[in-house]
Amino acid sequence: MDIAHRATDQQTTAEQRRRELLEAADRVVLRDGPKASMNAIAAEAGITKPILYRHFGDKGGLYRALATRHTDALLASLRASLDAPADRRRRVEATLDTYLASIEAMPQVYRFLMHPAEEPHQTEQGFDVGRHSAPLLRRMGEELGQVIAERVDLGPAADAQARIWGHGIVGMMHAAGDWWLGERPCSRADLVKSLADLLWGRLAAADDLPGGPGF
Amino acid sequence: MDIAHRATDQQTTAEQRRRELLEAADRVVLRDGPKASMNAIAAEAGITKPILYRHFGDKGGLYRALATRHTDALLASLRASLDAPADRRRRVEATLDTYLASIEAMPQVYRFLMHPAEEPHQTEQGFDVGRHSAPLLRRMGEELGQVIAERVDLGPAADAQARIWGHGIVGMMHAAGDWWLGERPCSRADLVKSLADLLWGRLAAADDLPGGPGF
DNA sequence: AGCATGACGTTACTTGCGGTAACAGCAGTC
DNA sequence: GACTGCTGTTACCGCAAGTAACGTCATGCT
Repeated sequence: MDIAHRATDQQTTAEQRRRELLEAADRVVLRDGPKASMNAIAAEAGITKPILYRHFGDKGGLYRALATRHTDALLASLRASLDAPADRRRRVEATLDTYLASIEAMPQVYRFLMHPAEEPHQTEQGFDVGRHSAPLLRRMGEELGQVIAERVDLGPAADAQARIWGHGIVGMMHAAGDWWLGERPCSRADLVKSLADLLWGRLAAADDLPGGPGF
Repeated sequence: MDIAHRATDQQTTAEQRRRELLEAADRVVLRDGPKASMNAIAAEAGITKPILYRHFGDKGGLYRALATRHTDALLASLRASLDAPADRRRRVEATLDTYLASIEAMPQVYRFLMHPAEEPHQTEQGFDVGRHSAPLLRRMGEELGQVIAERVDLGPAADAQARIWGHGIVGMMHAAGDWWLGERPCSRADLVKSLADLLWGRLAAADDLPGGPGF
């Protein structure tokens, strides 16, 4: 066998093994939650711990690999909604609905993505400040900010504005979705409409109620 | 000594001891981050582990007590901004600024509040879905929703709408603030103004840029 | 006085997890 | 046949959460 062929063979088998391990890890994490142990994952994959560590370095590496897979999948479906041919309001509603439908359909995946394995990652004085959100939120915020910057005319300082709005809107969607998922106070469609209304300035347009200063 | 007096004495000394322990825990958590060990906290307080466990049950109990203190303090200052005598836009900006100034001034406290100690808390199928946000976010969302419901005229279904908006606005503030704290892409005042603009419907009002469908 | 209660405090232990040697089998290569 | 490099194992270390068992000292009851 040619040395190049051998190298690629090894690489492909290694990648395939990695995929198998990731799928096993997925099953365990979705069953046991974020506190799934490396032993349990190894057992599910039919092997023992050191092999996991050879493939992923440490627990953070495994969890990052898992999270990346799911995050990519979710972002892809969000991009599809964001690129649908319709007016802005409809696209915003479609994107919100896609996100909410996803977390509703796979709450365990959602939980896992929002609870990243926090590596020590010490810097300077004790630990790093900032960077507390899940990577999924950051990526969604950045991508939405880019989309806004590309498509919406915001005048001067448009880029900064667009990024702020991207992260802000994503945070709004996330927090409202999280609360909704826990309490289910209304239908998904109601939630989508209310959030879109919020972005459409209905808060600013509403009148005060009598008795005291309005919010 | 009367038995009643004795009981109250014991109670007050116990409460005082508890406060001392909480202050020691605060110092350690703010120094070492959320991964502070019970041993370290006990050492800082000049005692040993079992006493901590007698007072707080488990690590989650200690962390919950700590978080409640800080959350109460932050909520109090937010309420002050929310109740200031000014028009709605100014109050919104003041509240955003108060929040951002707080997390900017005490990022370690902020980090701790957003990374609650996740108890096992197993329910039904493996683990509970929903409830992934920090309690601070939930409380802020609920309180803001209540304020909106009390003061803004939203017509029918106002209560549901107000709660959705409360959680959504809090999430927007949180995500944008978290990103801003990590990257510092602009001044605090700029961020406040951009977020208020977002809530005031400037996204809906903006024109499309040429070339492709607008967001 | 003598004794019981109960909080404060300790040392020493168990359990479980992340992570790491150190070693064994089994291709294919020179 | 020795060498390399992968797969896999067992057995261990370090460390943190949480607990058991014990000692001590002030207080109140009899």
